[in-house]
Amino acid sequence: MGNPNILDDVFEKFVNEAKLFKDREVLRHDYLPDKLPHREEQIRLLGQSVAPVLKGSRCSNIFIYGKTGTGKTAVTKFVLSHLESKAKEYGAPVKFCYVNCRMTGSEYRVFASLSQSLGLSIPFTGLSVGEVFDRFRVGLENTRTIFIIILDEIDALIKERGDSILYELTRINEALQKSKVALIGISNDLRLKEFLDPRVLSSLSEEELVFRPYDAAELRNILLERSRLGFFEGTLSESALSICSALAAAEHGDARRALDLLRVAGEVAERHGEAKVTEDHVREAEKHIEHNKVVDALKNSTLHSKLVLLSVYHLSKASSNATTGEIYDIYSELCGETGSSLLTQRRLGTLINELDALGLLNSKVVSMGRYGRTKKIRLEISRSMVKEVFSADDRLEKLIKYEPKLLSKNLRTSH
DNA sequence: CTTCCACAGGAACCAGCGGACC
DNA sequence: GGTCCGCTGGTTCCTGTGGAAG
Repeated sequence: MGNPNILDDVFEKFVNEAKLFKDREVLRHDYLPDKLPHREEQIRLLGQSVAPVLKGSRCSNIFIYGKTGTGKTAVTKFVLSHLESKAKEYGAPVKFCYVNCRMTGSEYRVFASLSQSLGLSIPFTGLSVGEVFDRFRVGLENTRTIFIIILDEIDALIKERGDSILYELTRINEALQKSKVALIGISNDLRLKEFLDPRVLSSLSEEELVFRPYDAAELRNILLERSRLGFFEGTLSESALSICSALAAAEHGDARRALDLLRVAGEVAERHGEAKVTEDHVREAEKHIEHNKVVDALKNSTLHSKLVLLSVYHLSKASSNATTGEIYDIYSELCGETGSSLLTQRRLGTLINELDALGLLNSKVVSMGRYGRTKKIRLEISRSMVKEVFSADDRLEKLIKYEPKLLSKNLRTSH
């Protein structure tokens, strides 16, 4: 089993044959390069908005919109890190705090991490939100700075918890004398405005910045720029580069996806021990990424979510679309098979929405007139992928082969 | 035009948990 | 040690609704 020679071999091979990557880190989407192609305009605008803090006055609140992978986070971090060094130079009292709302997840935790960035220690639970907010306000007042708060992926928080945090934060300046707060909100969802209280909206979007998706040519430039840093010369074929940008451009111009694709393609080529990354490696990388997405998503989901996915899988044999009711029937049967207690249909609805958000299912509400109103649900990933992933789990593999009894009976629901 | 299906999805609530405060 | 708190993951009850059928 534990023969060290095998490993020696693997490592040896890796070190000797890893002639593709100059610097793998550069190709990660969270890497911050010192040049952001095709975003000069946004950098300039954001820079202008934020510049007043160098003279000690509060800058406007700024709202940034744009889809995933359009460079919002990168531009913001880029501008602020430059601002930070300038501020040091001029001795301007400025502090930043970057909070990713999706990771942070709740009002309490947002205030907690804001407080922590001021050096306050806040227990991770146990206090009331109001108490944390008060401590934050007092702590901030004592620091005597302009505090710039960046709330990334703010839409995630607002849709779940409402806009009360924003309301508090936009009003906090009224209670402060020695310090000031400026907000930068970053949203992936352009419709976020609709969810906001008009008072919050007006104070939050004193300035607005919109990030358009990259087109294929721009993505290509970005990839080219990065690949110069990340790959050795001549190890990346033209066609590989083009197909990466084309694939990502087709998916709403997502630079993040393009970079992931390129990096994984490089890893695939490396594993095959090849000297050049080709188009085929990109194709394989695409599959690889999807597979990982599914495995990751399922790893963190409950038994019931998995059963729901399996139900859709079984139903997809009969037709590509399933309805909530059908899924609930099959799901109930699978629950009986595993001997687990079943959840309500209400709950199932939210589980379906969660799987939709993860990109494993695709659901759409449709009306069928006299025959009611329901969600049409189909698999977003290939059936073979589901089969592959579930077969790896010995507790669930028998369910993939299981033939639901209701399935044959349900032929009557044809239109 | 009305009816009526098969749900969607909001609101209120609950239990169990880990934890702070006094 | 009692009280308060937030979060998770559920339940129950409820009102709302697009559009084909009648």
